[in-house]
Amino acid sequence: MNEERASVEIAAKAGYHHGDLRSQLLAAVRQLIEEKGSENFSIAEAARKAGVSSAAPYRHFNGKPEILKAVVTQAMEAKAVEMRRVMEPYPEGSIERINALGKCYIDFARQHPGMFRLIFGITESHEDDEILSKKGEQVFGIVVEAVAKTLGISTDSPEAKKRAYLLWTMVHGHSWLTIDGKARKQGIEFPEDQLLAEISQRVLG
Amino acid sequence: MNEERASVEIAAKAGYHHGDLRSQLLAAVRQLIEEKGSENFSIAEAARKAGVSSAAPYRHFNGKPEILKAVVTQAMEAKAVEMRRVMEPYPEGSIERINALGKCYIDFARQHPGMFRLIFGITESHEDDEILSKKGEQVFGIVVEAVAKTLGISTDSPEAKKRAYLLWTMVHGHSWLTIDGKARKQGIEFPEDQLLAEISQRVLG
DNA sequence: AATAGATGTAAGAGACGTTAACATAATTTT
DNA sequence: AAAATTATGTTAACGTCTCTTACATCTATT
Repeated sequence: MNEERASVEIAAKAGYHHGDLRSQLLAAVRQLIEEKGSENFSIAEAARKAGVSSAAPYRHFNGKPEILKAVVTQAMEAKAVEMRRVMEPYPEGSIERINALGKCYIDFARQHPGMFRLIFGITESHEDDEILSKKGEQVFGIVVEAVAKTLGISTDSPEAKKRAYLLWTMVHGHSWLTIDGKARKQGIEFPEDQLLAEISQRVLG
Repeated sequence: MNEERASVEIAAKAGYHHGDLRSQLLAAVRQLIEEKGSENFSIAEAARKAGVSSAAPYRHFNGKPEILKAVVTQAMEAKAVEMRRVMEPYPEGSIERINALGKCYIDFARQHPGMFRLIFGITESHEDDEILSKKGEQVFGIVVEAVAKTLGISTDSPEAKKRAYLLWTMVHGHSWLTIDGKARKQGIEFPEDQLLAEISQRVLG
């Protein structure tokens, strides 16, 4: 997640025309998504930000959807990596591991609400995209594995999948409601750690 | 200004230029949202569908966001009405009532995925809109009340809110994952009725 | 009937996505 | 090293979108 290139100048090798346009475009898009919201940003502005003409992006991508797909793919990778990282400190099969996973998922949504919205908004037009599906499976796979270990059952068992899915629905739902401000507006105010603990206890206990 | 214009459904009077443009625009938008997806439709096309120029909508709305807000408000009203309707047959305080509510929520998402996406996508730019917040509270209020009745506690108690919120997160999350096709793709295949029953049992039991 | 307000149209500004025609930098082939 | 090729930019332009302005017309009120 902390892969940000501090300055545009450094990144641009300035050797080839631009040198690093592809990744800088993705970075610009990432930034604009959070600044302007996942629906109100333009490729044209990302190009401006990268210091190129509005037609330049089309030398690297076949269109806006493909650019978004690339950004989303990056983000999902980062998310999967982060999830693996945060659960590491806790022993295999422990409930703390599950809770850390949930917290990581929700933190991602809170820290990158525009990206979160894009990830699950983009599904609308890329429902059958292989790459995105793969990334999604990876994330879910992490949860299934942790759940299976906690319950002491096989990763392949339907029960593990079911429990993992139940966890996922709650964490995913809470993530949405959080970035939508619904939780706050409905006067839900108990601490999130407690909420997560209650969720995992109810689903796995 | 009273924008309610009571009972718009009296059909186009056809006396005045168009007569019923406002509500027909909303209908056209509703249709386009499902046809083209919640992000790929235009007011211009809705105007075409209604048989007017692309400038006409701006006599009735102050811009695209306001149109979307109107459409979303309508939809949330309809959803609240529907939720009250489906739980009616079941006795107050019964778990069946809770399950019917959940099923209704998910059915709405499945039947109007574009609208569902719009409702929770629009929050991005209307987070502090009073009207939308009110509608949201209405829906949540229905759940809180049913939960409180089931648990035999006061509607105002934090516990009722908490349990209702837990239910909401799961149902909301499952709705999202369903329209995103994630459940299907992850090989989650147990029947939804069973899933809902398990959710309510775990949260309220 | 006269007037004012409501509701439509046409024309157009400004932004965007995208493509086409063209220019030059970098790489590969000869 | 020169030539050919490929990669990556630019400018100009098309069609579409949102939204505004100027104007026309319909309806209701006085």
